[in-house]
Amino acid sequence: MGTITKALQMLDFFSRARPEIGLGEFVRLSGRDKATVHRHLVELEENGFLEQNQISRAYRLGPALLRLSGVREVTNPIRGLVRPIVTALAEEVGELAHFSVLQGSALSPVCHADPLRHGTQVHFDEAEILPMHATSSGLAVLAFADTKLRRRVLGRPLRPHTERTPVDPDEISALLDEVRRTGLSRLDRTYDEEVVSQAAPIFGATGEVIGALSVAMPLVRARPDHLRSISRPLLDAARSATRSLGGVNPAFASGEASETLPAEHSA
Amino acid sequence: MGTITKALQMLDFFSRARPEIGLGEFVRLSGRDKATVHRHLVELEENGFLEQNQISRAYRLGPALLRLSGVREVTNPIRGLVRPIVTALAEEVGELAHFSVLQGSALSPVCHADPLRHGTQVHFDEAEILPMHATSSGLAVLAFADTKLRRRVLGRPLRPHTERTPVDPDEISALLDEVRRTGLSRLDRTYDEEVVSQAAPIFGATGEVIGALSVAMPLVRARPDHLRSISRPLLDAARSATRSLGGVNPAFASGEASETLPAEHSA
DNA sequence: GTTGGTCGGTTCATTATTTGATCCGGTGGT
DNA sequence: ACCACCGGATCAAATAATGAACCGACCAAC
Repeated sequence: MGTITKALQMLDFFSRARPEIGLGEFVRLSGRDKATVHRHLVELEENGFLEQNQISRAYRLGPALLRLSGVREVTNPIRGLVRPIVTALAEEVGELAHFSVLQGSALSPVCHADPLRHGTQVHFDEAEILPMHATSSGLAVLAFADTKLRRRVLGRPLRPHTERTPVDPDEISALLDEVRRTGLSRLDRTYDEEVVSQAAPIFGATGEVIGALSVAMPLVRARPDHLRSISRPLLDAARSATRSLGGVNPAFASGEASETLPAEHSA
Repeated sequence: MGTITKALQMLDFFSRARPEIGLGEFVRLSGRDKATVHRHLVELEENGFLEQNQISRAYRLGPALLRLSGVREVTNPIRGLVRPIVTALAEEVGELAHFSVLQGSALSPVCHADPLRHGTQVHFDEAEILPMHATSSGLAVLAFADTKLRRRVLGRPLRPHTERTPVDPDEISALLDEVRRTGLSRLDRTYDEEVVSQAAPIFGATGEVIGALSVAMPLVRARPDHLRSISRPLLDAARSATRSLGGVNPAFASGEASETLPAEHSA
């Protein structure tokens, strides 16, 4: 692993629950030597990717991220375009919705919205990178990804996040066939013990899959009719998102298969 | 210079005007070897800081920046708090306003607003890192920074951006005294040939300076009375921003000096 | 169709940088 | 006074970065 990657991985330890991290904690989290970690942190800080709390000496994410994300949004405004769609979807179905984009062999959250209409909510942390095989968004993307990516993801041993996480490549391939047939992926407690979710793929300008739109809810609310009532708004929102981003749905979605909603198969 | 810094600097070549950059252009811009640059780009891409246009093979800023800036805004919502103040200030004075924060020995833009009320506008690119010595924001920060930072900035040879850019440390020190007296910095064509600007410092929780709020306008509109009419709203907005961010103005601003607006001294 | 320029990307021996055990001095809590 | 932890510095050993040369693909001109 290159030095650059090691340094950049330091940034992934931050989350809503962990907004500031000290040197010692970085060492514990990364398992690397203190001197190494310290040098990496200093270099990240010199470039504005981290900044130090002057009193506690702990590090937090730096201003360069704001600057660069601003540039990206100006030239390629994914978040700005998708956020209203995500918010509207969340309002319509009354559950947490989120949009994530493909990043390497995983998914990177872009935005989410929770209407907070119930006593229990799904915990969603935008800092967390989502695995492909254990999330409905991941399967929605994987189903329409090119074979190279699919092989790359399924070729490695897959980590079970819960007892129900699919880790057998053949089992996943079967799920992917289903997703391709219906245009929608549904998973039940495969990433979080208490969460059921469904997702639909989003496509780019050349018909390649670039991410997924997803709705997640606590297990206690996952009654079949409630799940079914969400599929149609989710698919509509996904098509709208693809259109907003200047993308085109590939052949499958031109009318036929996507009209047939999936039958229940677990939950 | 460490490998990490070299790689991260690749990201700084992006701007509104240059949203996608190919390998060859990176080589030209950075002056480094092609193989080296390519490896750095690949590693940045693997971590989501860049992504590649699948057809042109050019690189653009990646999704990880959205994810991380989102985390920063949730835990430390500078942009969200300051944006309304910047927008309101720009509306009130009818000119471009922007807020930038201290990053190392320079300033990193956080947000800007332009009411677009005139035929000519100041060009402002959020991707550009602003130098301390040539911008009104920079002098506003420098005037209230600790001596270590001041020495670091003034100790190096300073690049003249225009004929009028102050590059002599003694000359700058005199300007800083003026800024401390008035709580406001004013500069005339020191960064851009056609732009006049003024700025006020913003402070953090321990009274340390963290950034500056600034208003800039084209030279043709920089009449003394127009400039004067902007100073009061700018100072008010700056105080409001410091308060919103949970900061405290250090001694100077408690009433006396800041009430006296600066006399014209050039323009 | 051949040529010459450009593009992104790869190779591999040489070299320079990163690495980590260890030490240091300061600070805050007990 | 003590301990634990912090950020920071040192230096030989190990590892990773480097860059000249190379490759195939593409494009436009002749």
